[in-house]
Amino acid sequence: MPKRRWLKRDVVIEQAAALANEAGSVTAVSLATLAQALQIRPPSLYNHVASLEDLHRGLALFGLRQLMVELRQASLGLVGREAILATASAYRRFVHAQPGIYPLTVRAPEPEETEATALSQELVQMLLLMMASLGLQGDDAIHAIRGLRAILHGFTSLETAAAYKIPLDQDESFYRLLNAYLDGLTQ
Amino acid sequence: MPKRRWLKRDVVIEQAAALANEAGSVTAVSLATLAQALQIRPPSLYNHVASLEDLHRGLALFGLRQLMVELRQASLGLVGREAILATASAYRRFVHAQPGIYPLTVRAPEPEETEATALSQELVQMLLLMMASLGLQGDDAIHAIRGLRAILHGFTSLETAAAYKIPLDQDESFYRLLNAYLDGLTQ
DNA sequence: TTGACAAACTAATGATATTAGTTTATAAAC
DNA sequence: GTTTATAAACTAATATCATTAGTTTGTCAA
Repeated sequence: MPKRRWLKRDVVIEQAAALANEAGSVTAVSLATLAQALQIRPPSLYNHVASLEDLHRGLALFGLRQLMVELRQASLGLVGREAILATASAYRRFVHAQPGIYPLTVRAPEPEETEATALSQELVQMLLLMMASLGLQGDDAIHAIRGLRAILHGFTSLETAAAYKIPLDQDESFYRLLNAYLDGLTQ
Repeated sequence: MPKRRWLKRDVVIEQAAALANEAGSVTAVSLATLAQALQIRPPSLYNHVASLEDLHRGLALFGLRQLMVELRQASLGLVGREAILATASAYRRFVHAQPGIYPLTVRAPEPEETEATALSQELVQMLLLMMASLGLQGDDAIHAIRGLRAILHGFTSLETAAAYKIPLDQDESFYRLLNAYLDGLTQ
């Protein structure tokens, strides 16, 4: 019964993310279940996170980091519509792979969450560049980005909520939606 | 200290909806706060709802009913793009007016929730009709509906989550998104 | 070897949903 | 009008939750 000392915030958050993704929702991870998975007692978690809310903040950052890794990789070397479609696919893949923590990445970070804020800004910059390569600038580009994010978040959320019940290929629906929007934007 | 007997399930759910919408989230309504608002003790609520989950089911149906009232009214007598734009505006207005219960209306109802299922189907039928008046039928229409719902849910959710931080008119973003999509669909 | 501290622990608190068992107001039947 | 059945309130109690306070102990650096 040793008092292990190897536990780091990162390990705690990683484990929490694993539990959340297995269950498909953050609500499934309580301090009790998380502590059990880490083989410690619930109060000991407070050595690594300040509160349940702080754990969620940590999960959001953890998710945002991974999301951006995937999006950067997906868009590497691509421009215009090709870049946007590849990024959109990667976004959707991320939501499917990490259904538990994805919703946390959506909430706007507080100003003091500097890394999360930076990642959010990077995402906007990345999309702005793609819109520019489609010929959109200034306010047009901002409106276009808002629309794209609405599409990505909306489609993947409804998918996850099992709201599309008709047996018709969802990949196809996704690409049609994106292409229709991009056609409409650029015509 | 009378044992009042006027309390009905509808009243309980109405009060719960009011609390949820005031706070902007269902998570704000516990059986304790709800009981307090109704001036009864928490266990007494079990005379009207089977559980917290059942209360949420009730709230979802309550919301879905109102949403459909608004959408029917908004689209009355309109066809094609005009009908879709009016319906979309009404949808967005509903989300703004009822931020607490809107998210519950998104989850797909279980088959035994007959009225909720019927309302869901009515929504699909309504949108199918509009798509038909745009010239879309069959699978094309289904894909188009999925896209539209993704847009409506995605845009309003991101708005509510305060994810659009740049000071640029959100009405404008919404209409540009819809029009771009509809342009892309019908070209 | 020692001493400081991070990280674990136990114990306790207040909020939560929920169940069991009890009382009582009210509406219908007599 | 009195009786009675029951819906709807109640009290009491339980298990689980996040959280705080105070205590112990392993480990690393001096």
